[in-house]
Amino acid sequence: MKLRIVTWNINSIRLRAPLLARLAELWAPDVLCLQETKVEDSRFPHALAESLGYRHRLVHGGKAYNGVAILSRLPLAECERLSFGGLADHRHLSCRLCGDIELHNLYVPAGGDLPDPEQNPKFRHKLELLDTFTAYFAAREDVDARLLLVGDLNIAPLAADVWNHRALLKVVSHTPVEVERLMRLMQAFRFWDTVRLRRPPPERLYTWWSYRARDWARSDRGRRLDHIWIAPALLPAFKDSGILREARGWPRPSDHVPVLAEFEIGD
DNA sequence: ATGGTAGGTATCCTA
Repeated sequence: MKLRIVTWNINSIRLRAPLLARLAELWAPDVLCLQETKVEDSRFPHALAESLGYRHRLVHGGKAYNGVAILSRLPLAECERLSFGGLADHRHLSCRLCGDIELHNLYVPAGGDLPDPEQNPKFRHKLELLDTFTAYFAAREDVDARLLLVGDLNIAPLAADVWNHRALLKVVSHTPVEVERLMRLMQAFRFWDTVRLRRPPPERLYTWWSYRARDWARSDRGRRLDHIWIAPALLPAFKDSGILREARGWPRPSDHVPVLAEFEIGD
């Protein structure tokens, strides 16, 4: 069977309900991982998700900030809401699907403006959460596990992941210290970056464009902050990936666009 | 070099 998985920082699921429907129709993901749902669990729009065919849901949100969710057409098992000592509060979900596929949906803190962990607690939090995940995956001995790590990681690792590499070296999201931390996380389980498997550098690819640009498409000053990573064991099943750039031009858009990966899963 | 917009919430925080 084909498995289509999408990650999207939706920036308020309640405000973006019509766009969620549009995405469901256009890309028909089997599993939809959302970040920045910005809604308490008790007020999550379950009826909307149900109406789009997502009968299986795992939600973890709080008032106003952060919040993650997994909407699925397939049953989810071993659902967990890990907090890692408060570092990942309302920022992480994991579950198992299609038998042995283990999915992690992660929302890494943006990290504030100043790229200095001593002076900026938000940046420190960002680095600490990345290190916590690195330790978590590095400690695992089941190196053949079929892991998927998706989400808004709030870091653009490659020079081709930002509109101007040199200009962004001092801008949080593309500083060498963050990129190095992200690479360490990637190496902890030998993850592969699915989007770059299909479209390697130097092609420029972005998944986020600031709301502050006068014309996001014309200036095209984007960054690739949203990722779908797979463990080596999932590499043979990987078929395709993509970025739904046009979603940035939808009415009242999120500043992030959906990212897709498709797999052929044996029965 | 600067400031620009958006969402949720409550008069400001985060992104």
